[in-house]
Amino acid sequence: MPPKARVIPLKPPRDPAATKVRVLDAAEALFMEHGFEATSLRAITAAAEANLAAVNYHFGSKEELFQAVLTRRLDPMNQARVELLTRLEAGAGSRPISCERILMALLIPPLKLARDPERGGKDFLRLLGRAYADPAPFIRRFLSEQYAVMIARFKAAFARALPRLPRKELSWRLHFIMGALSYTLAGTDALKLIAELNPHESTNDEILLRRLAPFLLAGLEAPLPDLSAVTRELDGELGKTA
Amino acid sequence: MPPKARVIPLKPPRDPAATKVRVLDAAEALFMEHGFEATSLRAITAAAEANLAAVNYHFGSKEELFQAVLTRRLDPMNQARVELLTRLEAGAGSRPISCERILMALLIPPLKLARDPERGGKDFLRLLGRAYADPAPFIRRFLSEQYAVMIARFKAAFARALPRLPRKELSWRLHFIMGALSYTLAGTDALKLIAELNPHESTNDEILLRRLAPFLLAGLEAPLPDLSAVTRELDGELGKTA
DNA sequence: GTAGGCTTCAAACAAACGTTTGAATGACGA
DNA sequence: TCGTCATTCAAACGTTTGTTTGAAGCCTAC
Repeated sequence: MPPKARVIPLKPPRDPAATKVRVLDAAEALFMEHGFEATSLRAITAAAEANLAAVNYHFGSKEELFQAVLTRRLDPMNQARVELLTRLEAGAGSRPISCERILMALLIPPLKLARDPERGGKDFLRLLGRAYADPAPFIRRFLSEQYAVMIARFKAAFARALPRLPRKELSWRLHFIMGALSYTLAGTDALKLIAELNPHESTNDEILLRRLAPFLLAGLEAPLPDLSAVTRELDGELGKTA
Repeated sequence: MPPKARVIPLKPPRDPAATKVRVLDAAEALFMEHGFEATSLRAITAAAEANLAAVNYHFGSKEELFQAVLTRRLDPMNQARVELLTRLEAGAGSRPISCERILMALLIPPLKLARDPERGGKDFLRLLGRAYADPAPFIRRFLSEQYAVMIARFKAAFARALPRLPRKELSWRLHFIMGALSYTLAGTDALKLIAELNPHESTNDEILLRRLAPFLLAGLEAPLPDLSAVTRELDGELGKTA
């Protein structure tokens, strides 16, 4: 009898950084399900079948692990957005490209990410949408760094497509667009505020974005607000209410 | 120097439930700043100058405290929305009221809440926007109960104003509207994704909503998506990207 | 006054947290 | 074969968490 008291080892097949990926996957799933604060390193390492110390060894801290989880999918997604836009612009020559196409370049990469059957998928977008609203400074810093160049790029493109729209108005509308997008991706089946979104469709992000795109496009091209008129209406209602 | 070692007692002027309100106020501020999980009961009671046990005594648990914080402002706000809508409908007689007015009934109460100089104000809306994206089951249950009747009421009103819009499409668009609204109210100065929103305006939620309303209105009244056309466009881009 | 109710308080509870440590493990090159 | 390096591991670190406890305080009503 060979003295193999411990049965197991069985050749872990020479897989460098395997633990790191397993931890990353487990963390993504759990952060998505419970949020950052409510997810413990013990739960993550248990799900990843790794040692508790693995997180601090491979990533340094829980915060850095969270950033790694986000970066792994966010970075390629934003890069894809910019590349898509660049390709559209190149194809259009010197003519400005339509709002609709620019919007597509913004929406398609997250859509593709959502459809990715590989681990993550649309669940990751929920995590992302939640991160948008998180007050933790390290998350905010991280996200604004991640998005800065992409947003600037798209703002410039929209500005060319909508030359009559003041820059400040455009900034606001881009803000609203990112809001509706992230909220929609984050919420979906979570809050059943609007009941009759049937489950088949709500899982189908393709249809979702096909409904979102016209909505956002119309908002983007909306006429400038008649501030004085709105003011009157607003004050009227506010007065009546007060 | 008078021997005022402990300055305080000074007749706490017979104020029943004063502690409860102080705790509520402190909790609101701290939840807003750090989120639910990241805020400890010790921090709350310290800020409220109350005993640690006060929370469990007056509210039962941390979760129930959080719900109490939300209810205190959410309940009147949604009630105001419904009342405003009811008044508009009453004033219009049998004629349908315009989308714009319905939208105003939806947007004005949170605006008023944001302008309220009294404690809370717009900071509370940040807290609310964050709660929307929170995965904790007790928050989700609470919010959907809070919003159910109001949303149903507004959906019916919009359906009358937009008779040609399919109900399902309307549901989606209402979802997008709530998303853009909550995200905008939650984010504002938080994420500096869109940089050039000048500080004067970003503190002025009135102007914010005057920009948001036309955007949402246009989206709401957008033409129905030509699904087949969008499909082709989408698939084209997706193919090129893949 | 004195009983009885809410309310406050200091103290302690067990549990869970993120992080650190120092030794074991295993593979690879000298 | 040995030494070296990166990785894994069990165990413990010191905090901090939400909640509970039982006594003390205080006002009202009898």
